Amino acid sequence: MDWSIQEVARLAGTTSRTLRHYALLGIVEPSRVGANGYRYYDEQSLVRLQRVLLLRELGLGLPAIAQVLERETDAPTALRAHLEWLRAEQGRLNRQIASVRSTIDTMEREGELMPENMFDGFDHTAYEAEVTERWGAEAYRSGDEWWSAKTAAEKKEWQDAQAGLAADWRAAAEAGLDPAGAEGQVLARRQYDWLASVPGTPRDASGGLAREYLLGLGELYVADERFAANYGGAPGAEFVRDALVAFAEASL
Amino acid sequence: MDWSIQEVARLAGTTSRTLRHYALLGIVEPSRVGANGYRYYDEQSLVRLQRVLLLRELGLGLPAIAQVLERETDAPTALRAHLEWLRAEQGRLNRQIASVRSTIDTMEREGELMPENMFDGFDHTAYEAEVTERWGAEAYRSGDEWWSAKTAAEKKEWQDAQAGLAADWRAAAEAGLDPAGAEGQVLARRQYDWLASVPGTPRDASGGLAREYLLGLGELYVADERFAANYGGAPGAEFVRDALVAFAEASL
DNA sequence: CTTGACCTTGACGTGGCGTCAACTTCTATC
DNA sequence: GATAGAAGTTGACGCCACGTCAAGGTCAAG
Repeated sequence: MDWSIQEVARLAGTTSRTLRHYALLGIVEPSRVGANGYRYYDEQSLVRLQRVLLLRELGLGLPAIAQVLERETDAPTALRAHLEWLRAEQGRLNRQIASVRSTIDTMEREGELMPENMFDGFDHTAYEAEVTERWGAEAYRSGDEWWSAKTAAEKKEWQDAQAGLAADWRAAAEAGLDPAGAEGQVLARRQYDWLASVPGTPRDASGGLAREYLLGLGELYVADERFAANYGGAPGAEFVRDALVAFAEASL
Repeated sequence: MDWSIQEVARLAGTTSRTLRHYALLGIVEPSRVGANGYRYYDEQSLVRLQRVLLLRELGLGLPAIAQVLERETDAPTALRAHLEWLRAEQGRLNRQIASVRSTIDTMEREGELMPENMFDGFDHTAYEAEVTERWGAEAYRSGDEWWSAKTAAEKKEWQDAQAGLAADWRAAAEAGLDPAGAEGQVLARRQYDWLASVPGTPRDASGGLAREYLLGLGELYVADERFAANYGGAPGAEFVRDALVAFAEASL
């Protein structure tokens, strides 16, 4: 006693296309194939199909389902692994919803929300590649959250502080001072403290700013003309880098 | 002043592949293309890219983003629509997680959880195609929830009641009684009450079981040999159907 | 014999890129 | 100026679970 593909599809609440797909993947094969190529299913294959559809409704992927059916894995184990992934998705979704809502709010308060100006002192997006590459996604994300959480006014205040520091760097560089000298080291410490005030920046074991991170930023200022512009161009950026290098050697 | 594709990718925290993809879709085009085919981006296109990446992080699709950039839609509107979809996804995920958990529990209590036997008196999965087609997804879902929420013991009890009714139907049919007679009508009312005890079954305006639903089930019993088997095969099923028709005409 | 329902295989589309592949171009070094 | 290596290009497949034509063969009923 068997049924045609269409009958099985209607009984199981699915489509004939799906049944052919499962047959192609070897997940549920027809019990019999007529000389004309027609597929016929018996009760056993129907039960198998029911199991597949059950697991599918729970969101399991077909390869995982195939494994379960082949007894390489038992269902609860597979489902528990699946549950992990579902929870991760849930977290991601919740965060994304929060982001979208706050973005809508911000846009309505401040107009079309230009993305933060790329070179506004500390742009996390621009940093992302470098930061995540060297320090992991976690560091970038917490830094970005910190920055995103600021109000526009707070951001401006922070940027102004940054602009003041940059102006001092420029002045020192243009005065032809020694990066390793007293003035340069004072500025380097201010830069260090300034960077250290940002939560999420990479730290060393004792909680201080990671040495590599500080040096990396120095190189970045030199390598990227847009950052260099903050410090009066290439010569200024080199001055900053050299001062940071000296500072790192002397104090870290 | 412009940058190569690789530089832009690193600055924006994305990849050159993505930039080419966006150029292909016309979402972010390079400001200049060299005679050698190389792409170069200026600050303006960078800003545009920033906006795109911002919206992408929020989960917007590229077509939607393109619309926003072309000013056919403003960002908050697009984001609100997107938020709807995100919430729907969230609901789906939450339900799925609940299902997975309860399935794991059930499996651990009762072994590998054969999917409910397809013909165990009232299989919702087998019904799904018909039920949703005629009565909408809502009816199916609430009926299924009701069934799924039962414990194994409750299910068995319910099935036993069903089996008793079916046995009575068989006896009546085999005795050659008149479907429209007193016996048949008593059984029809029992069947009616039994079906009406299931929350989510289709109702008419006065809250009674929908006439069409009852008649549809009668036809189903006849049309499907597996259901018919419950009532003693085709003759029994026809008896049930006829009794239900008479009952509907007399009492509904 | 026709009609129409049902079956077959084959192949493209979905979303947003990742990832080769095969080839050209630029840049730096010897 | 030869050469290596980094960076650029286009083209095309892969992912995931099917939906959706397309083109044509099969079967039961009238």
